[in-house]
Amino acid sequence: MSKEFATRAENYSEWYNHLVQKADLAEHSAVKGCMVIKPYGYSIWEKMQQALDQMFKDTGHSNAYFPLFIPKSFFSKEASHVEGFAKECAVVTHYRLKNGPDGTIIVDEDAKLAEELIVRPTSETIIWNTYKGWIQSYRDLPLLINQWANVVRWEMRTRLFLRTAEFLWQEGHTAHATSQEAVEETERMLDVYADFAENWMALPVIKGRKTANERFAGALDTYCIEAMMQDGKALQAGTSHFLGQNFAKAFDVKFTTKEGKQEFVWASSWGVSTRLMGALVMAHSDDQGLVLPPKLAPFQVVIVPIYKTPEELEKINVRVEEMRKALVKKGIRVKYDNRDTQRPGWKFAEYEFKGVPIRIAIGPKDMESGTVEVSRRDTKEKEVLQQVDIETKIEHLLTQIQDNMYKKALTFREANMHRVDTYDDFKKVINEQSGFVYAHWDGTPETEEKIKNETKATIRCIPLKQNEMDKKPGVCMVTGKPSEQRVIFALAY
RNA sequence: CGGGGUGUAGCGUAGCCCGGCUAUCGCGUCUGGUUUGGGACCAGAAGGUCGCAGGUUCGAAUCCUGCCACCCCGACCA
Repeated sequence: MSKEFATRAENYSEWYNHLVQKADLAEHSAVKGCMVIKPYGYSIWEKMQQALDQMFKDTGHSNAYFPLFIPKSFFSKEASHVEGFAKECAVVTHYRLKNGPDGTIIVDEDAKLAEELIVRPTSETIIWNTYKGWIQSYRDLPLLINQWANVVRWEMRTRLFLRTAEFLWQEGHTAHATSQEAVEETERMLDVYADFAENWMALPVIKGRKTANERFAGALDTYCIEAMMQDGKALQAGTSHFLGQNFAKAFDVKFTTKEGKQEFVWASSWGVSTRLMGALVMAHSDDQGLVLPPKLAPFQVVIVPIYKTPEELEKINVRVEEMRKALVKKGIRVKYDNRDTQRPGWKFAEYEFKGVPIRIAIGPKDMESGTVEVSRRDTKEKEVLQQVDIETKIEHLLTQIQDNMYKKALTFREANMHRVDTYDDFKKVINEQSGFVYAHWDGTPETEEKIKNETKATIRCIPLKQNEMDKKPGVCMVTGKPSEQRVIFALAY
């Protein structure tokens, strides 16, 4: 299976593409730019959804669902919003087909829509149009809604999970009485995303604010979490926007305050998408295939029997069933693969490729000695353990693997962060080493643009938290003008 | 959307420049048997609109035109 497989060093993007397809995460569909998410990949996404959904509920949000189609007129109500998305919108213009003269099916020109519909690239407009009817008083606030949905952005160049014409995501849309509350919500959800990335995906992230150039269309302020992939490039893993009163004004959403005054409400929106799947792959996987963090692995443990005769298998089946029950009781997701159609070595390779965190092998020798062979995917280490109380040891090991994957990714990121003070050094580091570069910048879009044009590197974020050294004021590496703090530059996905 | 590349069985490919018998090989699949502690072996079999549509030709996987998809590089973006 992994025979014609490119290594990361040989060709990183080829490695990624093959991995995604051969590990059964996703494949290209018959529709250009759109992917099919396969059952194994989808079950990882479901794990992500479950964890995130619970976190949203725990912070007071409720799920709802809004239409896939947005009237064109809604879209144009917020000027910068429409400007940001106009170039990548799919538009529905007709509602009927008919038989053409040569027997083919054609669009019925008589069935033109009175108002064209945009397939949502994001739902701010339809949601704020709806919120107008839901919000009258300060008693209706805050309004904390999330929706799980698909969206369409007509991308020129697509890559499985990282950028497809249609993708799955969640989008939170909240309404508040005060600016401060809306900002707090924006920051709270950024924290939720960072928590999820670090504790579930084992992916260290840097929280920060976007520059004006990189800001969401229609937002006053965009926050993000940025992660480093194994090729040193940055991937935005989640965003959270403070929308101010922009959408409230565009859709005339006012509320009556305690004092009886009419005021526009304040808003936030925030989202993560199936792009996280790409981040998961590119952050942890190796040249032997996927490496999944235990908390998101569809199954955390696979048990493979080794036997010669049906009698031996029968005995192993009985022993494994006890073990499986004990593991399940601990909440561990277990797969017992006693198919007779594949040999053990084949199964070992297969599950390694699919990133299953722990493999347990059990054969006649183990049956005699009361042991099992336990192998972990992240380090490839094998050890022989006693069967007694195996569930506790596995539980412990899963925690260790989760922890180790995070630390490994963190160590990698630390090793690929650079601090530079001159533009020459900057160019050199971006070209030769990649990674994140901390540098001083004068705060102007013009300088950022110049750096982008000359080096392809963009400002990924202005970090929220920094050590003393990076927080110190300095001078811009390009213009020599004053800079308050260092910002993070990188090549990005 | 611009530049470059690729497209032959489920996967990976030979053949294409220089048109010519039944389109090559490996993996996988199926059948039978032997096997089973790291991707087993032997024997047999099935599987093809050569990306699609036109054209040139006695004859096209091969030459020409158009289109489609994917990959890489740009512009754009989560």
